[in-house]
Amino acid sequence: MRSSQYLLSTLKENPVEASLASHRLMLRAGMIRQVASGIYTWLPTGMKVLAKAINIVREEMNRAGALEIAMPMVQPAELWKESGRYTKYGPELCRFKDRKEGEFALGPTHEEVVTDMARREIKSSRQLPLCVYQIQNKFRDEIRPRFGVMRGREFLMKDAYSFHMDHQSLEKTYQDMYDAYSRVFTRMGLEFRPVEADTGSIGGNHSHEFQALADAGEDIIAWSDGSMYAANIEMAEALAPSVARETPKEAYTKEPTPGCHTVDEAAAKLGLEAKQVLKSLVVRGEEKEDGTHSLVMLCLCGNQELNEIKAGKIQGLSSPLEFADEEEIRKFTGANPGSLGPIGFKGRIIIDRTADKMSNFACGANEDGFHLINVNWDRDIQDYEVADLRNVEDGDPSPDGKGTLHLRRGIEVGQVFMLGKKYSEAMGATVTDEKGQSVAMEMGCYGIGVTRAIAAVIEQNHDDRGIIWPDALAPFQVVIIAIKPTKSARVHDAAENLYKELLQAGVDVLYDDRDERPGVMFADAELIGIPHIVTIGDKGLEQGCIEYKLRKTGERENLPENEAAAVILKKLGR
RNA sequence: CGGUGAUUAGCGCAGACUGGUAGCGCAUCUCGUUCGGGACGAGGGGGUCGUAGGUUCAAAUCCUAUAUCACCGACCA
Repeated sequence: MRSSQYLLSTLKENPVEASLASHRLMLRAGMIRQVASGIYTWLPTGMKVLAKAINIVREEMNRAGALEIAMPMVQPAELWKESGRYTKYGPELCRFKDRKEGEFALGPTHEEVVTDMARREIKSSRQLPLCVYQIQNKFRDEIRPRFGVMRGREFLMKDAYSFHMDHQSLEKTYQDMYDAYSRVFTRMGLEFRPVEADTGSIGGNHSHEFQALADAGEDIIAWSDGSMYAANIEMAEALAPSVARETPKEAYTKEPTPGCHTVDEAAAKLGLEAKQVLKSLVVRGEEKEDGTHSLVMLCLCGNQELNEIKAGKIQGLSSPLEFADEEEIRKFTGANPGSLGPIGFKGRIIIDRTADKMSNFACGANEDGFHLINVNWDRDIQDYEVADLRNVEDGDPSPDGKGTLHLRRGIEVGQVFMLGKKYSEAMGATVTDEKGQSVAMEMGCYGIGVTRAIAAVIEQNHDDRGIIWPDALAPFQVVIIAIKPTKSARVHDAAENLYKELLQAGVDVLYDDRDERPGVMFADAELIGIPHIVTIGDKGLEQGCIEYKLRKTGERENLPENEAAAVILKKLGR
């Protein structure tokens, strides 16, 4: 491709709304342009990268034995009502009516449509297992799209679905997909970790996320330095500390703590550390017939954080977990949030494993402006349950007993689920087994956020000059920069010759033939992130040389003019 | 959905308080000089000032409504 016939669309200045490096660079490099909130056009440079990413995904899915299909983006509401998700999915599902008042939705995911397909097409257990996939735009009406394509509303996703006679077969395909995902992200040049994950609103019972490591990530993952253990912090189990409680001191007493609403304020007033103060949170339990909720108190060590995912899974608690509002709390306890505690709380009390080891601690008195000190479990509070309620922290022991946990931020670029029979049962996707019985199929589903993965690659591979693409995703493998070819026939001829040679060899090469000053061309080449930069100018040609520079390291090399094409091909691994 | 802020040329911004012929930098076009890391000079083109009402002799500017966007939070495969 010649630059003069291409749409480079690079920006010299930083777009003001883009705070994240990948977002900023995708705009500056002329990859994407925003059309509406969370909705983007992909310009030629972006599209070339996207096409290469799609190709990697497609090759690895095909290699893993999945079959490519295409399902509609517009889906009848009927199917969503069948699975029960039409009401459950919430406003993220974009609903609309056609001219005949028929109800439809834009597909945010395709479990319903694929299960409908399966129940029509799969008639015999001999057709199983079956794994199908598609690469298609999804639409989710996110509350707050941000960071460019990292969290867009319309985005490209590879979604795969598998169908099985039994759980054992599902496990095999799950592992095949897991392995395929590892190959995909490795080929994309991502530094990533597969981690144990929550299943969220997709449902199911076993799941891994593939997290690209990046400080800009929205997720936090916990990993062990002594084993392969890694999990999303939503899932990572916090073990009970192995210390014993201290013996209780004198009976508890009430202390005034006026104006103290947070653990830190109360601790400071009482002359204690935050970890000696109990954090008491009131959440909603089950909904009662009159629409109100029973209230449950969750107690944590004052310096630790509640994990809402874990709490939401406890029997009898609202799921997803809802906090009680201030009015409910006042009505039930007689005090405002900030002065709550387990003593005198007339409801279910669940305490965290670490809080269970506290002794002679302080907690709210259920009376505004007062805390209690020297409180002890069992002696002062008898009726409580112990559960894992908190987020793990850096330095916690690994749940598998090997090593210590550390925290890192990650970008979720893929997730694999074992769905079980959730959709097949709801929608009657059954096959006949060898005993002649009709049984619902086991299902798995597997997603890759293709556009998000590209943003993650940039997040991991850039410097202050621009993007540094791995060869596999680069919009062009090589760029030829000719220094003033209009002034030097020798430069012009050398550049044209090399361009033609590389084209003939099938290399994806950009020949910057614009009549620009060299600095402009160097800056664009580095901003766009082309891995191999070739400069042809009189200065080099006088020595019979063509100059080569590797974008990633900045390492330079002079190539003899007549061997240049061959050396470059070798660098590309040909 | 709450909080904050923004909307003036393709991009980044000034002008608004104090109403009176719409400006700057970058980009773009033309000409010239330059020419190995985002050149310089001269000249040109491009904007119903988000939209709709209102006040006024006169509105980018004041008032009202509304839309869109961004950031923070809550939310979320």
